[in-house]
Amino acid sequence: MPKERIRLSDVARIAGVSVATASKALNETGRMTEETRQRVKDAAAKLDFRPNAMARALVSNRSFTVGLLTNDTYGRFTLPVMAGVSEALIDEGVSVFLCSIEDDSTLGKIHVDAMLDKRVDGIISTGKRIDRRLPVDLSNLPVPVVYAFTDAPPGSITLVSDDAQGAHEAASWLIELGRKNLAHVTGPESFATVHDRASAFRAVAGHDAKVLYGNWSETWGHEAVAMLWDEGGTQPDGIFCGNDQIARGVLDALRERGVKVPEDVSVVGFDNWEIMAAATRPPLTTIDMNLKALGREAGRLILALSEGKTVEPGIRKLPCSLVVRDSCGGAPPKSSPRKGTPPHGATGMAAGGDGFAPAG
Amino acid sequence: MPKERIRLSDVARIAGVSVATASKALNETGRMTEETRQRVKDAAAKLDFRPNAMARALVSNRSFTVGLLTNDTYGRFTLPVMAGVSEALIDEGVSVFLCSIEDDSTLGKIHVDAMLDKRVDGIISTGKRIDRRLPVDLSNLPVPVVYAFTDAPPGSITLVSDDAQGAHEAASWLIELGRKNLAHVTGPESFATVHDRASAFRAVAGHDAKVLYGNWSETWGHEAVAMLWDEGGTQPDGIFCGNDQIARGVLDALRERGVKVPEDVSVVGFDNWEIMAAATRPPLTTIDMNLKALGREAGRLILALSEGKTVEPGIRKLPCSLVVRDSCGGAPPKSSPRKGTPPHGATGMAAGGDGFAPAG
DNA sequence: TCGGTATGAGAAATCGTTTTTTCTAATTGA
DNA sequence: TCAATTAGAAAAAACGATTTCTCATACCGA
Repeated sequence: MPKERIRLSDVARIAGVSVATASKALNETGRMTEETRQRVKDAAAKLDFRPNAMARALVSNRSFTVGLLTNDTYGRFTLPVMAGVSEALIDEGVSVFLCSIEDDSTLGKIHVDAMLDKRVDGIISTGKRIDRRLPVDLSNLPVPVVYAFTDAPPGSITLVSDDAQGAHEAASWLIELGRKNLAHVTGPESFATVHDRASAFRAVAGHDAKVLYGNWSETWGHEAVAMLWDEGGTQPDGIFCGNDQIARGVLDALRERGVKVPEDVSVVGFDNWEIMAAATRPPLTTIDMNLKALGREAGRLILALSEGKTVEPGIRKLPCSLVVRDSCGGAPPKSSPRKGTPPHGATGMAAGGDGFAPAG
Repeated sequence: MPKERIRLSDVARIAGVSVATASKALNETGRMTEETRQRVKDAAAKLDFRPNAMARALVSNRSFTVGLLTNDTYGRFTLPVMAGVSEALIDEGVSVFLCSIEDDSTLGKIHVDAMLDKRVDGIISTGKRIDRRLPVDLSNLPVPVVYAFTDAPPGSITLVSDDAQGAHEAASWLIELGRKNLAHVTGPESFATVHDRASAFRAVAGHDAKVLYGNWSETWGHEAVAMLWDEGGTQPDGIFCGNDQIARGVLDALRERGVKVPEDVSVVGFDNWEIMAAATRPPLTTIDMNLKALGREAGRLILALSEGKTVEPGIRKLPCSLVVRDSCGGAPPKSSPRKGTPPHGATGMAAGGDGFAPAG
């Protein structure tokens, strides 16, 4: 089972050259006859030679390895980011260590030290909450660090989703569909994103539009509907929810009281959490934060940094996009919104190019 | 920022010894005065020396790195397994490469090759379905392989959850609570686990107990209730569902038709998918597959194998455990079932020791 | 024909450890 | 007292690549 591994010296011997020449031949460096180069390549191919990354790392001082640090144990947010990172790096031969540290700073230090020992070329820090930091200090590390979907110290390189823009999309969509009376049912005020979204929502829906703060649960969605419908005042015909779970609660509550969706009321969610958004009745139109694209960009950045390129520090905001299902009615216009499923797979960048706008 | 890394030679110089001696001092090998050893340790501590894992790996032929391969991109099953693996290995200084390959065999080969290049000490293969294999050939690899929560070729080392035992737990629990008339609403017959669970269920509930096959969705849970209630025949007073989503559909449907849970009917789910099980009304009593424990065991096994120990091939089944919430009524007895939340954190092993029973 | 310059390829140094071998001095035994 | 051990530590080899030096040989112009 454990078959002998082929070394470069084996290739060299078969090709009848020195290891030095063999190395140069395979790396397209050095000078030699094209015939010699080809002979080495043939030998390497025949033997199925693959260079020992340890040896290569030792001399080149690059391990072709990066670490992804997260406290999002059950991975709603981390996994799409991870998928993007991995996708951006695998073609360069870079592999990703995933380290889940919960919220344990001791564990965090252990994992960071382990990564450093393994001479990762860079570390990407990510989390489950955009306005909180991991309980580890990543400043003054001997490797570059990129923060993705998490809060970061000033002067660092950060990627986040553009919550305000996402909220803008959602509210505008409701308006476009002819809804006049919008409400926003969202999470706790202690979340920074909750404020960002609420402001963006009000900028579109009107400054006296109702915003209800609660927690992130379905139950809260239920309660919010009860408040909106039973407490008098004009009832909304469009509801923008802070996440898909709340939206689900809202939809269930509306159905229970016989309010028709999307005929009477349109509902938009946030997160495009496939498993939730597709299971609601009707399927939920929602905002996708394009976390996979965010991960891809994080991968590209850490790669550039590890190659010694310099990257402008600051916060880069990645646009969210609207995913249209059935909870709003209306058909997607030809422009921005995407129809139906594509959750994390598509590029989902609204603007051309890489779609990032440096900011704050 | 990129501070100079300390080498062993620095430590040696400070301690006034040769690198050979320094190495031996830190590794508790070789012969020397205790005073010398201590002097080296002090120097290492003072300089905060951490050995270069690449160099170490090169000479020792162990990278202290393992790969986790999965096709479960959005990680319901993989993440708990990963958490367990990581937990079992971090104390040994072993880090984990996570490679998500979707169902793309080309991508799979690329990732496996990348891991092999990096000289991983072993590979753990896992997936989203216990009776399917990843689209990559892991036989004849130069490193050990452990299969966890996935199908595997004959003669390999495999860890799976004991679905039959889990189903047995669920059905027995319903019987213990005095339910007489059980039904099982589960997934497609094409899943091997569906059969295993159905058989175990019937062994407890009676061989003519109703089993309804469908898909894994909430919608199917709704439909199944309609079938059970509207098609005549005696209505069940206990329903065991194939997963938590189905259970959720069942609970919603029962509530909609005014059937009281748990007063009139008890419902048990499967998976203990926290986010789902806790959001149902009432919160769902369900079966936990103890995937984190499974991951831990996979980690231990791959570690043993990478240290050259031999491990008996075969399928090892890990017991599931009942997590009691409110959807069945009744109080948990003092023995096996766990009350309330602890989803993946607790050890969850029913039997003592490592709780594994080698099997077929 | 001779000095100077490409050219192709091998020799050797290097990366930072671990491990084996060698060396020196001290201790032991007869 | 002198060889034989032995303890302690240094020197050197190894791991498997990359990269820098070095060295023939061929080619060029004068």
